[in-house]
Amino acid sequence: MQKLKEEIGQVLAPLVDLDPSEVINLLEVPPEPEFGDLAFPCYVLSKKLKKAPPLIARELSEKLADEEGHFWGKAEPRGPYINFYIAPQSFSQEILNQIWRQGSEYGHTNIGNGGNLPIDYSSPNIAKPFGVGHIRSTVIGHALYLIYRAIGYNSIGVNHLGDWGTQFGKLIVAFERWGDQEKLESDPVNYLYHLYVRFHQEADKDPALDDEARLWFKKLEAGEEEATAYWKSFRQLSLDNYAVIYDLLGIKFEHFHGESHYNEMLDDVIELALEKGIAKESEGALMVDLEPHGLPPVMLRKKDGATLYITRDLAAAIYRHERFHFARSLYVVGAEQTLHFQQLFKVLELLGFEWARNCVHVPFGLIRFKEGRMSTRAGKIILLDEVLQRSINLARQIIEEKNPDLEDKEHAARAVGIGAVRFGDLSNDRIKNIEFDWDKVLDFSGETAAYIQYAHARICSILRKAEPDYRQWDDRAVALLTEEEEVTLIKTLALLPDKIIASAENYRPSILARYLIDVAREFNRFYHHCPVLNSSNDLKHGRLLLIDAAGQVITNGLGLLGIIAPEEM
RNA sequence: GCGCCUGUAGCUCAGGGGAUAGAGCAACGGAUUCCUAAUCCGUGUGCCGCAGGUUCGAUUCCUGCCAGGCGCACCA
Repeated sequence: MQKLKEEIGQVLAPLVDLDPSEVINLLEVPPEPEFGDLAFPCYVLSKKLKKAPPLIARELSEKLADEEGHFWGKAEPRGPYINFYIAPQSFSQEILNQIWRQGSEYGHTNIGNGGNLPIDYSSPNIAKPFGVGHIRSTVIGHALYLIYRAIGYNSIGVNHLGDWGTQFGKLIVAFERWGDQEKLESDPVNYLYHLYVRFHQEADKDPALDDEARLWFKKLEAGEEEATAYWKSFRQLSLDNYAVIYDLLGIKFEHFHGESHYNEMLDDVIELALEKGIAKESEGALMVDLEPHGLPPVMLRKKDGATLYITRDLAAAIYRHERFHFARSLYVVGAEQTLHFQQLFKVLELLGFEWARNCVHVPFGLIRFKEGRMSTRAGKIILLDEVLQRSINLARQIIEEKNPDLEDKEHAARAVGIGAVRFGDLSNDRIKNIEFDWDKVLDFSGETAAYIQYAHARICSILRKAEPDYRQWDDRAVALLTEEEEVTLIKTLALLPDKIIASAENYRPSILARYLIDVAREFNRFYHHCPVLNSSNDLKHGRLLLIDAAGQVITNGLGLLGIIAPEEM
């Protein structure tokens, strides 16, 4: 498609007195297929030429009639537009051959040029169970990690574990008062969660507990022995639990540095802030006034001397820059922390770090219940583990029903079950809140991952039944693909590189997810209109090459969303 | 009170300065001697929250308002 644009730009530019790049920017995709594949709107020329746009379109089309293009067949005026139509055969040969040659690399580019790109994602708070609320950061972040790799960045997965802070004081208080070592060891995370919830219940009645918790955290920061022992134990038990979930999701992080990792750097950060004259004492605490920048003030150090979240985030940001010299640094964190990141980036800027502008907060909406928000403290959450297990179970059940002879049912059930949960989270614009609904989570029809996976399984099924000698490139066979469903499918396949780039630039995996629905839809239309194995030899060969390419696009695309496309399901 | 985000079909959501605003779900009707019917084909639905403004043209951009969500000094 890009080549077609360039071709049109070259030919049209001299006729309208614009740069080819300007022409390319003006080109748009028409709303209906019958209006061609690309259109040039003539409104912009009407002022300059003092003529009505439809007249300009007619005149230009006449001039273009003499021009020959490799990829465009004809140019016709329609109202105020010049509509360009692709030359299907050379276009199909170009696109399918490109997919054929590039295989699993199709769609990838090198825009990033190897630049480092740390992505802070998942980052659960220790002592809290992994609820569905955490899945958004995990799934969106991991998709961006993969997508940025595909456009040539060196993504670095950073799990900024919430393993420090006052919540540890709370947990210690709760464990000291009501804890049971045996229960802790038998089901650590749920038990810590139980203690955490109980703490907040009791603290509502007895605020002194909060003071006690702050005191314990202060001890922890001071390196006091008993507090440190508790912390180590709670932390490790939680990590072991997360490992199971990350394993199930197929996620690995390059860096597992929690907030605690930055403890030694906090003094330097505070010193730097004082040195730059941006921090000052206020009621015993250390503050940065952001009033001149239209933001509320931030606190770097509490009056009891303990540090806060933002202090550790400052240290972490500086650490990441020193270590990676990143091209960009991403934070995939909920939208409720937008203000925090505005403050964080502003303080970095005030500290004199020019790279602060390369730090990007990628926010996303909440997962809510119909009745209101989820709350760890109140114990109103749904565990990710349960969601995944139920989804996998349902997938297994459906496979049992529809494909009882399948060999590796477990592999397919996991791919479909986990894929459904992932896709549900990726397919909508990340900024919007999601209402949690079991019926929606456990629905594998319509615009879902299963729909795309199913198309892929059908492709694999046909390819398995085909003679293996289709596996050679044949320009002549591809030139026979002239049915409407074939051409539309090929045009759709051609869009993958653009979609990956758009997903990355907008930090929106949903663009890629939606596109893959289109690919599957166009394949299904083709499938119902054009027999593959029962076609005559050359046409069969061409169609096999076409569906092979479609399968490749689905595999590559779903892969970038962290979703597996099984060969059978 | 101030700030940020969201408002599109009955429901869930795409789209986004330009040609008649699209999908899925739900409802109804149809397709399987043929490559997996988790599929496909058909039928109906819209003051694109409201009011102004910019523009040749606004559902899209700007301002105000309304509704919902989320934040705003010792949590993360």
